[in-house]
Amino acid sequence: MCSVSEHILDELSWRGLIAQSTDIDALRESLDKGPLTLYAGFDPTAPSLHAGHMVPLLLLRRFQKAGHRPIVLAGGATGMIGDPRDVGERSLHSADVVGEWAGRIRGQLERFVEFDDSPTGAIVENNLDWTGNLSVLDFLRDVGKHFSVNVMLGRETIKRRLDGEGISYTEFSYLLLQSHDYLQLFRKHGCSLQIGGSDQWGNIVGGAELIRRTDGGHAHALTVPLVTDSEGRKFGKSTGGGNVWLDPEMTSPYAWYQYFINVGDADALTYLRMFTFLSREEIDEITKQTEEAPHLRTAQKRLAEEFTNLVHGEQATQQVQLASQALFGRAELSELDEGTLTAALSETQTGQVKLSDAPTIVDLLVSCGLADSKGAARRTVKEGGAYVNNSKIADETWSVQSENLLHGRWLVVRRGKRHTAGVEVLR
RNA sequence: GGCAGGUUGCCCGAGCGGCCAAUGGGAGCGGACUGUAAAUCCGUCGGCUUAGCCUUCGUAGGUUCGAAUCCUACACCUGCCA
Repeated sequence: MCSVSEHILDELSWRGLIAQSTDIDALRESLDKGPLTLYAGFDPTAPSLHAGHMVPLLLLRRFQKAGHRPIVLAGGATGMIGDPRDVGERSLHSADVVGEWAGRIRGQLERFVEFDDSPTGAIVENNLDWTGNLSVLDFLRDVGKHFSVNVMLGRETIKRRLDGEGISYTEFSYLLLQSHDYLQLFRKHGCSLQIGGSDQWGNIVGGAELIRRTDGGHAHALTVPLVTDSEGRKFGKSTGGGNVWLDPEMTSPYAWYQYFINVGDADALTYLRMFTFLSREEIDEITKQTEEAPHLRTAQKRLAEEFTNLVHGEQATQQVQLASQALFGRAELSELDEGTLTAALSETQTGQVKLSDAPTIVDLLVSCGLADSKGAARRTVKEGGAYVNNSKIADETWSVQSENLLHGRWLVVRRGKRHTAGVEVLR
């Protein structure tokens, strides 16, 4: 760990975790006065959080370690409305769906902060608790009255939406709901700092402003940069195009690990600072090694290990590391003992075929999910990207023979350089 | 409620009666190079029992030998007016 004496704000600064802040000196003063209560909200827009959510979530944990009290907020109410985004109006999900997602997300949030009776023990909230029964009239009079539409229209996202396809009153109101959350938490828990992604800046400041107007209180805002890769693409899109999810059912620990071991050099060091708790000294050392011997991929390996550890635990991390070594290592697959091979393959996607069906390479690729359709599988073979047990298969009529089987039942199927899966062959 | 414009494949966007499974760009995928990196170059990019067939251009009908392209109704979006 880094030296205890380093101020949390200085740490966040070298980690590249500060995008914008209201009066930073005032915040520093407040933090120095003792435990400060802060919060970050997470809307249930899907059944799981994804890798990008980890930045603010881990930030809460960093503050907790530095002696402050975090509140994790599941957006059961705000998730019903939808934060406006540039691409256009969201489609609403039913209350049941949002409720279920909020519950799942809440469970994930709870894993990254510590709960105890101390002044820094974490708190979990769901904004549906104070928004669900709020009457429209109360809302419009007590909250709405403090917001100027003129100012709201000046916000970047709103302007873009007005220039484009427009925006519903529902989404336009989102700012008021989130601002109201901040006010509620300020009153209930004395929460005086809200953190979030830089796209949340307007919403956070809106809340601080509301607190000042209604209660004359002083509240802070702090945002973290939106995580993108070195190309400026939004972070967390897996190679398959979808998100990298925390839920192991949606993104397996193996896939999670593989995603991070594959990030570019330029991103690995940045991610190491943002997604791990490694000290500045350790990261400096890794940086040095990466510069001297980039082909060793020290940064990527460490990042994948640390981050998988954090999200999926040590045991899962060891398993996926062993699996990765077995499947990407230099060793001949036939030299792996049955236990190692079975363990390695069970971390990946797997499929089943029957030997009596005389499955072809195309069938294998489809059965384990490495190809979405037979057409895609044939294309892969034609492109020279199909492998069985590390041997390239260029003939799409190639079919499984019993002597191909490893330990009498396994085939290691690969698509391209880095997509590996197991197929179990039943006799 | 009235008038005008729009709805195309993962996204953006051409097409405006046959040569359209549909130009182009982006993303994705595969190959070469390397380091399970970046950049670059090449290829690919609806499905199938693949010289053919099937389903796609908001939804449902219609005109036509033939429609993403024309007509009608409906839905949704945008703008202006009330």
